[in-house]
Parts: sequence; structure tokens; C-alpha cells
Amino acid sequence: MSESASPISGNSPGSGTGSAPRPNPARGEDGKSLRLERFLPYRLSILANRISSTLARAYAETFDLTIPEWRVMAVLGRFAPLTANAICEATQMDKVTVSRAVQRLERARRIERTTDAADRRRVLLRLSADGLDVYGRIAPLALDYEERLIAELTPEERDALVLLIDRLTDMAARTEV
Amino acid sequence: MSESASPISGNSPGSGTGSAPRPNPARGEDGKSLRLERFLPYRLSILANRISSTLARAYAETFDLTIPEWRVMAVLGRFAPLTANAICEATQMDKVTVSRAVQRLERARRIERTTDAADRRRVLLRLSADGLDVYGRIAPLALDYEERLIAELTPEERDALVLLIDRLTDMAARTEV
DNA sequence: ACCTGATAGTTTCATTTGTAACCAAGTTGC
DNA sequence: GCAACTTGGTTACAAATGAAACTATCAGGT
Repeated sequence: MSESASPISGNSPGSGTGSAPRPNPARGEDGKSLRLERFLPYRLSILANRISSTLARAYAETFDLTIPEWRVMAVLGRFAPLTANAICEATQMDKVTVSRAVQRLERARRIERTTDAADRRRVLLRLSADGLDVYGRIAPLALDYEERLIAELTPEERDALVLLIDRLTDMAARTEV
Repeated sequence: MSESASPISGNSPGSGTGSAPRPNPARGEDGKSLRLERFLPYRLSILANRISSTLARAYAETFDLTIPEWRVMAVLGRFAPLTANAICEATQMDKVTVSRAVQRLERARRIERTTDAADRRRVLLRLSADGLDVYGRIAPLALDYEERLIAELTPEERDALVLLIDRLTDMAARTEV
């Protein structure tokens, strides 16, 4: 479905009352009016959610994995062992989310935990043999999906995309409303 | 806080057990390995969430508004009256979300509803005088925030950004995992 | 008119999520 | 050596979310 059409599509609802939807300028101080469909935070949200939910569906159907679980596996697939805290930093998820993802993964025997002998508050996590196997099957799928998403972009555009995302992410961290 | 540092920061957790976190290649079929911090869906999600939650906090504190409510107001601020259905299309939110946002907005006397005489299933929605006032105060804030987010981008980069987002959004709609 | 099926919107219920409170282990200062 | 604080992680509770069921209205065929 190609939903990139005009946000106010076909059906004009006000026909009964005689007042068709008429644009209401309501401009900002600089004369720019707010159009949701061009508003950067809105667009980014739509884009990110679309991609995330596509991935979430695929992970759930094929591997019974949520996105947080997948992220935990992804970092454990590359760096092991890690503490829950390190996973928080690596995935930018808060500790409750990580804790729950770890719990489920453990129950599914996809990761193993050992208490750190040197600091018994810490829990060292790593993929189990089974988890590693799952990881080995998901990672290529994910990379392939990513590749197809940007398939139509030229190498220059891909570079620009990465750079723009980085700069915006940085700005977003420093910018308040 | 500048979280754009290495995902596996400072503390090396495995010191107690003697096994430091060592990279585990686990490459895809084309030899590319999966690094979460470079994975496009992950990055987009981080970026969009950061921006959305900044906005959500501001809206909630200043106007007692959620993001869905704000979106409803944003489209009603420009096009009125609209049916709930039209709002769904315009905001890309599902009808349950819209229904609830409308309910809260109505309770807060920020929008008014009239049943469409020609089709009594339909509810025509528009901002109340109060809602219009709130809209008039939020819209400039939102636009200003957006402007500051992209303040460091050149005009060319801004154009590129918009174009890239559009193309990716389009691709995301057509691409399955 | 009346049955069937579609459409507009709401409600219900189960799941997810996030904030805050919590416990347990470690560190510091006296 | 012990009170006070910090840190790592889990639990509890409340709010947000979404899929599916539901109500009300309309449209079409007989």
C-alpha cells in the first residue's frame, strides 16, 4: 500500500453540513505554517515505526523474539560476556527493558548468566549455543533487509543518510523544545 | 549527555572472570557483520524516539497533551471539519488511538463534535475556540524546535534529508524482511 | 419493507511499557 | 567495623497500546 498520498484523501466529509474542510493557515511567527505531513519529528516517527514494526513482526513470527530481545542478542552476539548495565549502554534501552528481555531469553535458553565473582551484584551474560545459532540465522536476515531498504540509494546517498542521522541524533540530544 | 560514544563504553565487565568481551564476528553471507550501532533500523529508532520523547515531555508539561492528541489537533488546526476516519488517514494512527485522543480532547473542551446529518455514523470534528488558541501556541513551538534540530544543516542537506526520508518511507512500505 | 454485508466509531481485554519503589552487594568515611 | 551512600538489577503498579469484538448506521439486492 502506497500511503504517501495526500493526508486528506478522497472523501470530503463535510458534505452534509455544507462546510467542506478549508485550510486554516495558523502560521508560526516566522510565517511558516505547520503541516503535520512535513513535520520532521512526525515523518521520522512514521518511518522508524514502519521499519520497526516490519522487523518486529518478522522476528516474532520466525523466532518468537521481541525487538528488545533481538537487540540484546545482537550485542551479545558481538561482545560477550556483558553485564546488564553494559547492554543498557550498548542498546540505549533502559534497565527495566533489558532486565525483562534477558529474563525471557534466559527462559528460552538463548542466553546464560553467571554471577560475577568479583562483584556479586553483577550478572555476566552470554549467548548459549542455541542462542548463538539463532543469532547466526537472524543477523543475515536483518542485514539483508537493511540492504534492500537502501537498495535504491546511490553510495553517495547512503553516506549522506548515515551522516545526517548521526548529526540529527546528536542535535536531538542537545536540543530542548 | 552525549551518548554517541562507543556502545561498549568504559567499564570492562569481565575482569573478574578473566574473559574480556571479545568481538564475535558472526558475519552475514556477504561477509558483512552486524553491528547494532550501525544498523539503520536501530539508528532510526533511536533518533525518532529521542525526538518524540522530547516533544512528548514538552507537550505534556506545558499543555497536558499526548502525541496522538497533538497530532489530532495539528490536522484539525489546518483542516476542519474532519471525520475520525479522515484523521486516521492524515495522521497514520489507527482508529482506536484516534478515538481515544478525540475523547480526551473533547473532555478538555479543545475540540467539538457534531454528528454528520447526512450520515449519522460520522462524527465531524473541529477545534473549539479554546483548542484553536492552544493550537496557535503549540504550532510555533513545534516549528521552532524543528528548526533548531536542523539548524546546523545546510539548505542542500535539508533538501537531501527530506528526500531521503521520503524515499525510505516509500521503500519501507514495499519491503518485507 | 427486510435481510445481508459494509462502514464509522467505541469498548473490552490482554500485553507492553515506563516510573518509581525496592532489595542486595559493594564502597566510603569516621 | 558500622552507618550512610552508591551501584546493579528486579519487582510492582499504573498508564499506554493494539487486536478483536461490539454497536450503530447505511447501502444494496430481493
